Amino acid sequence: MDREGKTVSDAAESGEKISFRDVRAEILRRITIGPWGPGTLLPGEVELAQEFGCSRTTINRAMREISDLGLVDRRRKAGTRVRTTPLRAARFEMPIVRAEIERTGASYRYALVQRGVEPAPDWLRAQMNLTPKDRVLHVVCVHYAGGAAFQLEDRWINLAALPQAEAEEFSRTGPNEWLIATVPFSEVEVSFTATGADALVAAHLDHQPGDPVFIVERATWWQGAAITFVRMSYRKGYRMTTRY
Amino acid sequence: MDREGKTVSDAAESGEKISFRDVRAEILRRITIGPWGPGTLLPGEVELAQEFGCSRTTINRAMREISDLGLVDRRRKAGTRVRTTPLRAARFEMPIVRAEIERTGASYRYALVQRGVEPAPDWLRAQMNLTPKDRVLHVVCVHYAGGAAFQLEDRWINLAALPQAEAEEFSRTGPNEWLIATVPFSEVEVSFTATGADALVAAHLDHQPGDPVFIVERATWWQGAAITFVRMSYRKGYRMTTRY
DNA sequence: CCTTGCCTCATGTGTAGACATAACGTTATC
DNA sequence: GATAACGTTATGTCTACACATGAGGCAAGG
Repeated sequence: MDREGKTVSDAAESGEKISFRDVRAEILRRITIGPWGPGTLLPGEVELAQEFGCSRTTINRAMREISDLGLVDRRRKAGTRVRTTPLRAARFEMPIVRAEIERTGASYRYALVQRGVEPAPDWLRAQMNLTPKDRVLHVVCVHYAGGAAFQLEDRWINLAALPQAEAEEFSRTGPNEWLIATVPFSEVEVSFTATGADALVAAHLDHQPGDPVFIVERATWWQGAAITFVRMSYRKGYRMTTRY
Repeated sequence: MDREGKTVSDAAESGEKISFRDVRAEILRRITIGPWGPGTLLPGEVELAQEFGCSRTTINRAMREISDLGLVDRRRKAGTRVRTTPLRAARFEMPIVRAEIERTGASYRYALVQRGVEPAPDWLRAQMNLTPKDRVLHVVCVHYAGGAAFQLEDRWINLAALPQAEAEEFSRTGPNEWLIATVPFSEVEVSFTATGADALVAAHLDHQPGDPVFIVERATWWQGAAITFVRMSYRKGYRMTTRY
């Protein structure tokens, strides 16, 4: 956060305009080290605007961003209160695999492993909220980085919601890229976990069965209808990292 | 996203004020399904304000939020362009373990496993950018949910940056909560991965050595100085989930 | 032709003011 | 006394306007 090099008093002294950044930094300071510990009810926006010598709009923007960070709760009339359990939210950017691989300078290669239309298995019906008669397209493919397997993609596409998927071969590019270019989505659920490699994963990612594998699963909906569910297994040693 | 139940034309017809939500929804629609595919240069804010019949400020807020989502690039003079590879950013809320456990209704219990001041091992010196003479406090503890081990916390605190940590026992509450209440932080790096359980993890999380374990590592800095590094190992079957 | 420098324009951010909305707390009514 | 109505108040959002900032592009000069 605190990348802004000047303090509020600096800005005030020099007669410069107060930026919402200055306000944000100062309020963050007061919450983290200053007098506004967990549970504190902060002064109202009008009062703060007076104190900082800026308009309420500026205070509002600073407060809104701090609220977005998860450090305070804001309610009309009730005011702004510092959360007792600050839940710093981290942002994870999830690029498509191809971009992630090419960004590292490695060459990207794609290989289709399996493709077929199947009745949805029970766990998938539960996960995607499908009816028993819904058909799904099941695609398994591998993304390689510099010659070595990087990620195994195990994807299910709801043909009731996306019938045109049945005409796609996915022999040269992955369903990932096709989907991004083709369908919008309104809601996404992502989860991370670790499991032991099964036979499929072991075979394609060069693992021993049972080896720990980092898993990302993502379910996507559009206007209430399930579009696709994907389970991505990463090669050994993969780390997903973010800074904030 | 599309939770707003009315369209822009609805709002315009009824003579209601256009909300930045309406604008955001409509622009998202045009980007995902409408005519503004990847690479499109969007109209300027002034033009959009005219089209939507609202002020430029409202357009600006809508655009800023869409930009925060990672769907467009905005540059002064250059204008707003739809990204070719939309990198939808996901937000992960990371509450402290205690809150995470109690939220599920399970009872929380804490146990200290080990505590001592040690010279920093090489990998940690590299990770936290420490000098050879820096001393670190090493704390290992376990967080239980409803009687079963939930998370093993393996933490290192830089005593050069935080000497008062040496006086803490951490016998009743974890270093996690103490740190949150005590020190601010300016920068955080989080990473997720999967590894096989080592002896320590196996012993305290009821695993077999080599069992897949979901790992979260977090390094925290304050004004350039490393504060703490923590490696959290989760019990079998743990999933970290988020919707957006 | 290439470079340098200015002009212009799109976004970034600030101000003051107004009305909307939600919720707390009090008052009035049954 | 319980409940319903209402006024007060803090945040939410929109407007209109102004100036700042950064970058693309044109033009003058070498």
